[in-house]
Amino acid sequence: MSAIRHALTTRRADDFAGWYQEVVSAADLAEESGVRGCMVIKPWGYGIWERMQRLLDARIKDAGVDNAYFPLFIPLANFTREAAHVEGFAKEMAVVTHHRLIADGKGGLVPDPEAKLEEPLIVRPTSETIIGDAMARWVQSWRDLPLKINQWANVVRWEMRTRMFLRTSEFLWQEGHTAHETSEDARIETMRALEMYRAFAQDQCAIPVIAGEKPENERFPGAVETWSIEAMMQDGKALQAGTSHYLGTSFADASGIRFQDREGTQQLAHTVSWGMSTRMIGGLIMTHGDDDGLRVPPQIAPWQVVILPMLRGDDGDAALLEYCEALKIAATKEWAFDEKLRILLDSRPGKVAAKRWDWVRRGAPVIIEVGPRDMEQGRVSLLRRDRLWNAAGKADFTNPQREEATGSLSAVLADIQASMFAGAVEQRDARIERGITGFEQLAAFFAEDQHQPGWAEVQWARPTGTELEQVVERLKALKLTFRNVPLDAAAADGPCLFTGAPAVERILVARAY
RNA sequence: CGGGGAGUAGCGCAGCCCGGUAGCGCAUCUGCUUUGGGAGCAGAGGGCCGCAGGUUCGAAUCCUGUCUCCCCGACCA
Repeated sequence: MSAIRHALTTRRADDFAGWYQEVVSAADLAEESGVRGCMVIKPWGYGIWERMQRLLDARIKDAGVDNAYFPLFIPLANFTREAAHVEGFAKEMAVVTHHRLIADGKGGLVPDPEAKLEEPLIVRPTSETIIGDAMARWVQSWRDLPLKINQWANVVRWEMRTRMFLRTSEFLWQEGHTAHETSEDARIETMRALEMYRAFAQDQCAIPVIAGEKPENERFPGAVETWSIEAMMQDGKALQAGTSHYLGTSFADASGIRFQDREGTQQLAHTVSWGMSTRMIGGLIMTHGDDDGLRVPPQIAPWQVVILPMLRGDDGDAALLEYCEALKIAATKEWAFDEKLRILLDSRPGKVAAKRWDWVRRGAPVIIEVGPRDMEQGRVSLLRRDRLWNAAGKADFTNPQREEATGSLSAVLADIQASMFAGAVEQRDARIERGITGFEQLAAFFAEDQHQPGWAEVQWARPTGTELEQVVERLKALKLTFRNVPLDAAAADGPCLFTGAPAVERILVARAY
C-alpha cells in the first residue's frame, strides 16, 4: 500500500467504470442533464472539445475541405432512399411529429393534434442524405468534382444504453462528406481522412491508435468499405475513435449525385464520409486519466499552465499578484507547438491547496504556485501533472528561478506531450498479443479472471456472409468483437484461426466500448 | 428494450422494514487561531426527501404510475 493520498476516491484498478464516472465529474468535464443520454458539457470539458475542433479543423481545411452547415431536421422521405442506411439507423431515430403545443386543461401542455406535421421530420443521426441532396444540386459536371464539404454539428441517436462522452444520445462531431469522379479518387480521400485522424489522435491527443479496415459486419450501413482508428483504453478495451467510409455510388444513386464526365456521359459520383466526435474526450480520459483525475495533453489543454498565488488576504497579496502577473505576461510570450502558450492566473480567493487539487483533477499539464518566499527568492514552485508524486509520496514540486521557469515552459510542455504519448504507446504495445493461433487459446487469453487482457491480433481468411456471421457469433459468446485489419500488420503466413483455411491477413480482436 | 440496484443539502451517505418536528461527514459562510505542500477550533447557512397520483388525522417512510442514473444482457457507424 502506498501512502499517497490520491485526489480521487475510486481507483482505476478497483472499479474502472466507477473511476471513469468520477473523473468526468471531478475534472469538471460534464454533468447529467435530466434528459436520457444527454449531458451538459461544462467549460473545462467544452474547452477540451474546442481545442480538438481547432486542431482538427485546421487539418480539414489544409486538405481543401470547406465547412458548411446543414439542417438538424431531415424529411423522412429524404432519409429513406438508401436501403441499408435506413435499416442501420431506423431503430435509433428521434422523430418530430408536431409543431405546436396546446394546453391540456390540467395545467400542462401537449402536442396540438391540429398541428401534426404532414410529413414527420427526423433529427439527423448523420447527414449523408441531406448533404447528398445538396450535392446533387451542386454537381453537374466533372469540373465540379471533387466536392469536399465538412460540418461541425450535433447529431442524435436514440441509444439504449448511454455513457458520458462514450455513447450519448446527442453528441457533437464533425462529418466530412466528399464526392469524387472516380472510385480511385474516393478511396484516396477515404485514406486521407483516416491518416488525418491517426495523426490528430497520436500527435495532438497523444492517444496511440491503430488504423485499419473494419470487417464486413462492422461496416457503416450502406458503405462499401469502413476504416477506423482504434485506441486501447487502460482497461484493455478498444475504442473506435474515428471512422472513414468509402460509400461507392449507392448514396450518389439514392441522392442523384450525377455528373457529365469528360466524354459527356452521365456518371454517378463516388462518395466518402468521415467523422470524429466528442467520444474522443472519453478516449482522452481512459487513455490519460489516473487516480488523481484527468491528465490533458498540452496540445489539447485549454490552459496549459495554471498559476496559483498563495494569497493570504493581507497586505502582501498585491505584490504577490504583481509578481504572478509578470510571470504570466512573460510566459504568454512563449510558444509551444506553433501556438502561444495558454496561461491562466487563477487569483480567485481560496486556499491554494484546494485550488491546486482542483487543477490536478482537471489535468492542467503544469501548475505553478507562488508564495511570498518564492517571490523573495525570485523563484516559483512548479508541478508537472504527468509526474505528480515524488518518492516520498508528496507532490513533486521543483523550484526554478522565475526566468528559468518561463524560458523552459515550452520545452516542459513538449516533454509532457511526448512522455504522455510514449507512456500510452508502451502500455498498449505490452498488451497486444500476436501469438494466438487457436480459438481455445483466444478464449483463454480473454478469460474472465484475466483482469486486463488487451487485444489479440490473429490471422484469418476473411470469411464473408453466413460464414462470417458464425465467426462473429462465436466471438460474441466471449464478448469479443473484430476491431480492424491494421494497415501496417505483417503479412499472413499461417492458417485462419477461425476456419483453418489459409489466412489472408491479420485482424484485431478485442472487447470494445 | 428485459433483469437487478439506486435517486434525501454542492459531493458522499444514514433514516424507510415498524408513518409522527429532516440527520451525519466533507464542502460552503462567519469569527478566532494558524500560515509552504490537501490547517485547527467554534458557530452558522443551505432540503418541492426525483416527479405525479393514492392510502392516512398525518407520508422521505406504505401503494400505484412515471422520469433519471448505475450494473448485467439485447441493441449499437
